[in-house]
Amino acid sequence: MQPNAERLERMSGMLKRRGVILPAFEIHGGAKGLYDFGPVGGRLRNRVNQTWINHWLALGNIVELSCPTVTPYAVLEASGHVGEFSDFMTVCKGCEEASRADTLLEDYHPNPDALTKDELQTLLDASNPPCPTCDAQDWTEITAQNLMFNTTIGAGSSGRAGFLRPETAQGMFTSFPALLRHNRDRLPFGAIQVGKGYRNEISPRQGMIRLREFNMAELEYFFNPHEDQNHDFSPWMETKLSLVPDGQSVLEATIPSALESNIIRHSTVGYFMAQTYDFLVKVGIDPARLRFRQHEADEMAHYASDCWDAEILGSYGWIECVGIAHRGCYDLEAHEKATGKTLRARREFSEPKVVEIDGWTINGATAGPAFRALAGAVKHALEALDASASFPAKIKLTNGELVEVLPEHVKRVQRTETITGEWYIPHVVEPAFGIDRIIWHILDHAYDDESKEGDDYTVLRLSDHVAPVDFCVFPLFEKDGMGEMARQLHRKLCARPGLVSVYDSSGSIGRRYARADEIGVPRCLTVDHQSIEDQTVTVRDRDTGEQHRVHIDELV
RNA sequence: GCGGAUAUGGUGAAGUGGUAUCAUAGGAGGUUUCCAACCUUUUGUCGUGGGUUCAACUCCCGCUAUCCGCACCA
Repeated sequence: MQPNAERLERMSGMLKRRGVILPAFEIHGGAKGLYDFGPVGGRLRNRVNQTWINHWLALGNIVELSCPTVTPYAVLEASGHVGEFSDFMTVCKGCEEASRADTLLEDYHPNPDALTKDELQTLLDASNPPCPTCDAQDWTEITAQNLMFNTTIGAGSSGRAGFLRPETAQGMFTSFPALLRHNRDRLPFGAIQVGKGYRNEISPRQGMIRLREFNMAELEYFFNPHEDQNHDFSPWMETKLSLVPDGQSVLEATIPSALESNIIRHSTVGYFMAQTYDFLVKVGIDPARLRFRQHEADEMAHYASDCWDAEILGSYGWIECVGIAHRGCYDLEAHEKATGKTLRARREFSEPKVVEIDGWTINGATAGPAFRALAGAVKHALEALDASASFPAKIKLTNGELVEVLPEHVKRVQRTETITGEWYIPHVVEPAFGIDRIIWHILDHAYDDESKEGDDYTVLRLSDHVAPVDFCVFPLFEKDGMGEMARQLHRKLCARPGLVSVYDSSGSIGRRYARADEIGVPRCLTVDHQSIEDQTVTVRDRDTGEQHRVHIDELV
């Protein structure tokens, strides 16, 4: 543990010194749980994000969204976050002491913890309990406090309550009608979003691991639960992953075999586990320090029916960096209920269903005047009866009222309906990536300060996909035209979209290689005397130190 | 939120009731034909706010941040 802690200190120092990751707002004293990606880290973060986006767009049925971080209260109330993430507070106007509303109302309700904000407010207004501190009975309006950042959308009395989003997912669920239309009503499809999320953590810890503002990248994959997804697992037939099934010890298995033995319960979850494995390895996570752990039933989030975390082993132990959750129809159904809007897709049956309808309904001309306001409820009750019913009869309505229905109020209904399909709520599998945690582990796995025969020498062995700088350009000496030629080459490289080059002419050549290695530049280009003669430069590889000459036209 | 430790140039450290030392890094110049070489020169520091004192980086108190447990959270 001790050498590990020292390595962690050296690494954090380097990350700060070289502008990869720094405490935010440090000149003002800093702020807990908030970090800057500096001049090097900014590029790294961008490349991880872009690699992530490209990884999913390659599937062919994925679109990218960007939704607001400021989110109205109602959205997160519908999703369950207000209930799950918040405590409801009210402040005594007598002594300014804040109390939890559900605690105050324990004497007035069997389970106030389960109430919504509005229900608590109603109950608080009705019961008006005394303040436990000063016995006053005068409370402010209930506000939600806790893990989500509260904000007000708009000014003054016209402002609406809102939050900074705790996850990007809800915007993708609320955009479902637009997504479905874009995909011309055909499932499956996915939506991805990369962006910031916010959680007002009580106690952020462990550097980048628990942040108050963090980068997340989420994919919502919508599919028809009645249909086999037929995922192509052929690329992963031989790839063994470390799996930790619910409450059991670790085992090595391929995804297809784990699906076969029902350790992974759903093929779409398994498919995204495999894709997630590929992504993490692509950006430089060591497969030997990667495992997938299944959530036990009691730790499952409120929306999930099965969940696997990708955990990565680093300086802080095994840390969950990706959650792959089967959310079922939870979210779309929740937003449907809250809004009354339809968030469904249509599926046609392979054979139309022919349904014999044989029962009763009201005769509007007579039942309408007879039952007036109750006519709708009577119709509903009658249609639930089967064909054998006879009239007159006493019918119980849903509101408990008993009405007498006479033969002239009713009509027989006998017809045949052909039903060609139905509307259903799509199911969702959600791989959710904590980008900051992944970046931390990319750095952790890439950081090597024990090479070069025991001497302290630091190399960041980053994957080419995410290295923040592609090339360093060095003149061997800044004279005889070498400096000028190197500068020109540097500018040419920088002019290429997406390419980053750094020019460095100070110090010995060895020192400059060392500086480049420290931030993980994969290749250094050195202009020497021969370059002036024949327009070639040496290309030096970060990991092997090997050099070969290349004509500059091949580079740009 | 509770308990413990810590805070000195960019980084890593030393030190004292009388405004600070070293290494390394950075800039400029020189030297050098490819892996942190060398020479000259230069920049830059006591987390923050109070208190005690003639004088506080040093002693005391608060705050902020960092690290480690516990709790919380996914």
